[in-house]
Amino acid sequence: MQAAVQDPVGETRERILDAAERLFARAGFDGSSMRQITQAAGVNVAAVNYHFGTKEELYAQVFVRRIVPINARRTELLDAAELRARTEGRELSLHEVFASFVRPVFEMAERAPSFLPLLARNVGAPPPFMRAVIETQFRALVTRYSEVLRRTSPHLPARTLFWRMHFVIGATLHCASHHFTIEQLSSGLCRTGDQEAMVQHLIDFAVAGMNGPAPLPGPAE
Amino acid sequence: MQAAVQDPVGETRERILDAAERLFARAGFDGSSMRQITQAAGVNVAAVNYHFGTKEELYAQVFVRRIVPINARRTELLDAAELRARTEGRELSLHEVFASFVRPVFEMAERAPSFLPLLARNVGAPPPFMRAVIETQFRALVTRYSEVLRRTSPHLPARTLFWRMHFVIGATLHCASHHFTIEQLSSGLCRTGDQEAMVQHLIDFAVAGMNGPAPLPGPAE
DNA sequence: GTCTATATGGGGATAGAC
DNA sequence: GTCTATCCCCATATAGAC
Repeated sequence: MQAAVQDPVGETRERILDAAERLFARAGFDGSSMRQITQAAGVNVAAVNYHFGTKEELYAQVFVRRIVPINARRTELLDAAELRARTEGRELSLHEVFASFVRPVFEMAERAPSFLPLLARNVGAPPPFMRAVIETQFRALVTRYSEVLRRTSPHLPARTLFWRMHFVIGATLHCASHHFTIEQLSSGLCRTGDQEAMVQHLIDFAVAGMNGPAPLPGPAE
Repeated sequence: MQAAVQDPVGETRERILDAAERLFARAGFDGSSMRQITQAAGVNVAAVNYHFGTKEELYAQVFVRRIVPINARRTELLDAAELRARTEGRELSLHEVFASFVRPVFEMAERAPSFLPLLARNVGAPPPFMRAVIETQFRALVTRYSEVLRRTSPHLPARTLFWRMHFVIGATLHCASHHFTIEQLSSGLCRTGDQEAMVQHLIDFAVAGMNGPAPLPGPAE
């Protein structure tokens, strides 16, 4: 089952999504015009409105197309790890938890490298119309992970646990965006292209950070 | 020494910077127009071009106005901590290092709350013309911190140390942006308005993460 | 489904009076 | 230093032919 050879690769709809993903990742929603997108996709301007209705809907679809399989994969890896732990009669390890959270993001990066900066953008500074989409895509996932973490780290108060989970998210997104600061300011020592090394470092850091001692109860607690 | 009462607060230039900071933080460079900014500032459109030349230059000045004192304060706190450690005949602690890095950001937030999302935007997804500005503002700081960390954490390879430093930066920025996900997805358990608690949690996490064991040397290392 | 042409509005920047 | 008026360009979206 192959696409016709003389056709530009892919259906119109997919070509628009691909081009939009690249441009939105580089320049954001407001910084990318429909004209740029359709030109990069090799389609007509009107095609976007035909297939997606509005520019906002296009942006949302670009995001959803990638985040749905990423979050599904996270759940899948977490399920598998829980099953494995139960079979071996032990508790789930933090390393497994964070591996299931971090890996799918960077697996996706190999197929769709420009999605990562877009993900960082959408969690760090989403256009207002995206908030509902983010909530929909992440609510169940966050609930699931916070329950799992309560079991792996029973010594931590719920609030501390939530904070640390957010710190891990922050660290992950910072890497995910391939940000030039990392390579530039580390003078080439950290190569964001070396995904496997980056993932290993990130998971180790997350485990160590989460395993830190519980905070002393302060006066305001 | 008081400002005249019937005058709108502050000089024109400062009023423009304040309004621009608020709008750029909320909607980014491309998402904020000069017309919106000047209207919010209560000044004429042409005033921006008179005082700043271009919109890009305005954006850069908004950023520089805040980041210069933040980074100066970081250096100041780090100097003070080094002096204290030397006087007491001990090594600088990781806690002191990260406190000097994190605190100034949140101190600034009390005077200029909308700067924080702007900072996150500028490190996570800066407009292209800002890269040179970022490089200028952070190069010396990163060098300084990486030297300090080499002394506090001599068991870590330089590369690991750099990665972990970037993870801390990522976690800090994620909090700094007050991102709605934190409050929303933690169902109100984490309140980003409670700066002191947030800072404490963040520093503890950073220390624990940095203190994690060195990675086993892999095949590709 | 795909195109051309266009409607309609907003953008940044500036000229030149005051 | 500050204003009004305006230049010129580009944006999204749609109408209607093919």
